[in-house]
Amino acid sequence: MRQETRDRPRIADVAREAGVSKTAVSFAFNSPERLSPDTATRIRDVASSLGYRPHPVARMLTQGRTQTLGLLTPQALSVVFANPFFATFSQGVAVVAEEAGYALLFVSPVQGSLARAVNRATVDGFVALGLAEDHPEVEQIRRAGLPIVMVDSGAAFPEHPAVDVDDEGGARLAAEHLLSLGHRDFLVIGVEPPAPGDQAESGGVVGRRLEGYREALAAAGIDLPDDHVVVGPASVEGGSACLASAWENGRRPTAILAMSDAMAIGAIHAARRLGLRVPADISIVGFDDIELSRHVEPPLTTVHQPVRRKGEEACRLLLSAIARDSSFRPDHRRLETRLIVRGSSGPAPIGKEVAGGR
Amino acid sequence: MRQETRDRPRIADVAREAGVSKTAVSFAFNSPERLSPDTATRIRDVASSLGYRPHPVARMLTQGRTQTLGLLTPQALSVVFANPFFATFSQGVAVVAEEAGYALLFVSPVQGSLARAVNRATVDGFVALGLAEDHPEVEQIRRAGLPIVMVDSGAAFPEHPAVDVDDEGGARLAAEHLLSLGHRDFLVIGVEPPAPGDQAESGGVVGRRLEGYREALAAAGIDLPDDHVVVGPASVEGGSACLASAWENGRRPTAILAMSDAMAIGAIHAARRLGLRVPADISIVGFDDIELSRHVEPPLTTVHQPVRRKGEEACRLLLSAIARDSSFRPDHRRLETRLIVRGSSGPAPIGKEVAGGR
DNA sequence: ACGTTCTACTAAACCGGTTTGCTAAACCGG
DNA sequence: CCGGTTTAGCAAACCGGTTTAGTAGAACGT
Repeated sequence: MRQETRDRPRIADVAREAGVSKTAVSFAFNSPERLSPDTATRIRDVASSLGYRPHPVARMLTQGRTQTLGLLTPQALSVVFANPFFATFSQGVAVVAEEAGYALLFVSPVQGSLARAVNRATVDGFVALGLAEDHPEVEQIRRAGLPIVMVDSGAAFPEHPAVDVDDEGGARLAAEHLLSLGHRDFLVIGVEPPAPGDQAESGGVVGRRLEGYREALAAAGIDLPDDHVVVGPASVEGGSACLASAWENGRRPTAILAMSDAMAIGAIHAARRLGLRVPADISIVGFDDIELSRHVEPPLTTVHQPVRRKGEEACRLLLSAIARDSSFRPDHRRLETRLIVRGSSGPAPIGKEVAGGR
Repeated sequence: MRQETRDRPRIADVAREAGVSKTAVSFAFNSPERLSPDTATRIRDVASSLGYRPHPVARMLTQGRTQTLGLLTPQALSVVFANPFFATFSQGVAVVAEEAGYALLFVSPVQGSLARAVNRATVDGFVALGLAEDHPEVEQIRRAGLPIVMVDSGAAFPEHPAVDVDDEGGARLAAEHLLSLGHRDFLVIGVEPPAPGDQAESGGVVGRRLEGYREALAAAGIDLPDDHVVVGPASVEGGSACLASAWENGRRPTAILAMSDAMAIGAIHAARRLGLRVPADISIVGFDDIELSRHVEPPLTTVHQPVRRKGEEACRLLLSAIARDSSFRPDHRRLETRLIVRGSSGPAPIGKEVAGGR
């Protein structure tokens, strides 16, 4: 209140100084054609000599729109920005938003409350990333009359536009790839929720990928017992720890299905420390296809998902929901995944398993 | 205006429904102690049954603060989010902002105009990244009475709080390291401004690093002719291209000083394609120490800068500038850099240069 | 010369809240 | 039972703009 208003000139100051009404000043900025050319310029001159600029908040209030899009994440920004996946997604959203003249506000829990953050947020609509199931915030946003696009939320919220990725299919591709290389003994490395009880967020994605793995293995007559699935934090270190602890518990897989590239890379490191060659002794397949994966040694075989396009599509959906003021048919979009074979996967070692698949 | 207001209940609706004044409703939310306990709860009940939430913009207007911090970048968000450096920096800013209950707004040029974006931005202050020299926006912000913290702007803007990093010193360390390994023939790979004419932004950083390289080399009696400095886009591909083209032009350095890790990694790839072993035939040192550098083969020797802490410090400075409403002594902070020796640097190949340095 | 249209501008209402200043009733001590 | 304090709540002003509904005067047509 203070810093802001202390010296900042108001529209009334400009009006007085220029000897016109507030209305005239407003016109000079917003619809100059309603003023005589020289009055308009004179007003603008006075304004700029006073250092006046229309107060953006006041403007928002009267115009009823903020020209800002909210990017909603159930996790704290500290964890969100640690995730390269997120940066790429944001990039997609940002490109489209920017082009349409919208600014981007990151909305994450304020003092633990996502609801409070949503209430504070001055935006024209939300893109919600990884908000699963019946998060009450979604209903809250709907009641506020703001459009919201769900990303990676599975089939939840049919009444809102949504963008998803074929996680299940991607997982199936990864598993089938390893099966076709003759692998029969698998370890799945999964992403554990950042905070306990928070399973909602990534829960959907993790569940869908696991489902995909299971399906493909089942089709080959392979069962995946629970102790062949380990979880840890979605980081390089987390991936290392997962493989290391599984190894200690006596697991001796020839192939690893990791639900995140970071974890897969961690697993490569751990394997090396265990004296295993990748892929000669053990094959590792990741998920997401982050930039890093192309550059590690060996380059990571992984399931590519169009992360950036996901952001772009979500933003486009949101913009069109904002444009049509009536709620129109909610558009659900599902993007494809595909397998990228690089160097971290190879034939199952002979002697442990015969190279059999197909 | 429409979607927003159509069905959304206003404070007056709640007041009418509850049979009280607007004031009472406002009190029920903001200073319940001024109401009798049962009136307060009754009002809140009515409010929530109507699905009322105070309009955040109206609230901003009366309170004069937005509880939002702006992160100002002269580049488009699409290029900004492509940069891992930026994600880490944002993380630092976000952690501190979040803890203080502030949201984060990304402010980048709207239709090419940073000034317009700044005007639109409803924030309590700005952290400006890489805004060099006398960008007119800075003056504009100052006149609006908003605090701004400059990051990576060198000595420009002494009247504003600022956070910098010892780029020059870091560059010197990198060069000295290679000198001590006996290298005498250098190639510097620099970052070229994303858009021509935009040199302002990274210009400062690039200049300071180059200065550091030059100083260290000069101290060893080595001159760095202009054709031993090549520039390209700050990406892996850019780095590859730089080395490749320098090689074509007949340069045969034994050591490469790259101003960004991404470019250094690109240079490693290019070197390999040229049939050179790293570091046996050629040593490569990067700058920034991004996550990726630890994981490439060979692991990259680089100059570490505390990127995340940079973000944290900047945000803290901004918060304290917002808190004290009077402009107080602008705090300038300079963070240290340090050399991280990994596998991409080694003794100069014998025969080309004797291992000489000390 | 007179009614009509246009031009250039204004006063007041409005957006949706918060805050100030005030009042009526309840409470309280003597 | 009475003056003074406290409590609970209200009306109106305000934040800083935009927009609506007019109005005075000039230009225009006949």
